[in-house]
Amino acid sequence: MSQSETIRDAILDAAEARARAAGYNGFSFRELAADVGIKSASVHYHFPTKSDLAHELMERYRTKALDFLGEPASADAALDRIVLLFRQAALESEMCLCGALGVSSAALPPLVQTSAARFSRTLVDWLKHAPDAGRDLPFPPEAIVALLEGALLLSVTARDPAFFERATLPLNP
Amino acid sequence: MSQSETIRDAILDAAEARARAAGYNGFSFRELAADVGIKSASVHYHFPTKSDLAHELMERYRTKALDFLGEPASADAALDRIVLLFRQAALESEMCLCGALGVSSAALPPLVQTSAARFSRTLVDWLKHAPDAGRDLPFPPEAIVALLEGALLLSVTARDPAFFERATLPLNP
DNA sequence: GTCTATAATTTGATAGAC
DNA sequence: GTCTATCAAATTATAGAC
Repeated sequence: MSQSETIRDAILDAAEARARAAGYNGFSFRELAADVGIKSASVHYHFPTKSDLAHELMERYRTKALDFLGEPASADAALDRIVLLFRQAALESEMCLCGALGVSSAALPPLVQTSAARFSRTLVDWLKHAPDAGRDLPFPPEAIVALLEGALLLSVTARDPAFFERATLPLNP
Repeated sequence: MSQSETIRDAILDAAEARARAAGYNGFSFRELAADVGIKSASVHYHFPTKSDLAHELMERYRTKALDFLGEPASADAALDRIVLLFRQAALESEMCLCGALGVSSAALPPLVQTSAARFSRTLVDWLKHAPDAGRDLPFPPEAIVALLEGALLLSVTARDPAFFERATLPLNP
């Protein structure tokens, strides 16, 4: 936790790391509290319920992704950028939060279900609205996002970042 | 549970359904026991620990997949077959067990980590050894499996089976 | 805002009777 | 093989003092 960070942000940072590694049922208020250096009752002060926390976590993750992606000048640039977004995760063997939560969508609180689904839709829409996307993208936006998410999932499953590169070769023409 | 099924198989059936919906931390011995109609102590008789159960579950899932895939006569036939394997899951909004467990690989018992990784490697190898795979497959085997797994993951996340079809269009030339 | 204390429930796992 | 009974630990969440 950096000096100028609020406690809320520090809690979300800890939650993001743990949720990406272990999913919705894989982190607890006590663990987050210990990570941040407070007690679990204080975490509940900032986020009354676990679904509140996960929902806000997912929305923050979506905003951060859009900030990173920016406004691409071309379809090629957009493709490069979104590949980089997933490659960075693969290099650290960290799953995408959307996949980490969405994989158990059926077992999630409704609010979290919705925000996980919104993340993937946001990525597809962002690709779809890149300049000349319809003409210059090598595949439909849905296929590109699915390939990236699947390549990351399997590289995490195999604990082998190199798998990501082999699986995404078709995106480098 | 069908008449000729052993209790072991019935337990594994219940575990498969719950693990695919909610992941490794998303099912309990008590829930499986209730599904099958016995007590949790009896489940422990058949599977001493949870990692024993999940490991055997993952291995059975892999064997069933290989049985379904069979021995394809051509690369085209292999591609059709593996697409069908994932499409069936997508139509029921059921995640692949490998993805459901592997997504939290870092939090899994070592034995389960290994068997989840083995499943995805098995699919890639199966595609790789299809007749004339190197010449006739439209993409590298890693890319095909990643695209299928990612398309399924996002269709489950979005609770929209149609997403799977849009994302896998590049596999239907 | 953070704490102590605790409630109510669930979890994986074991002992021992039958 | 299945059961009852139980344990020790962990879970989400709340009440109320400071």
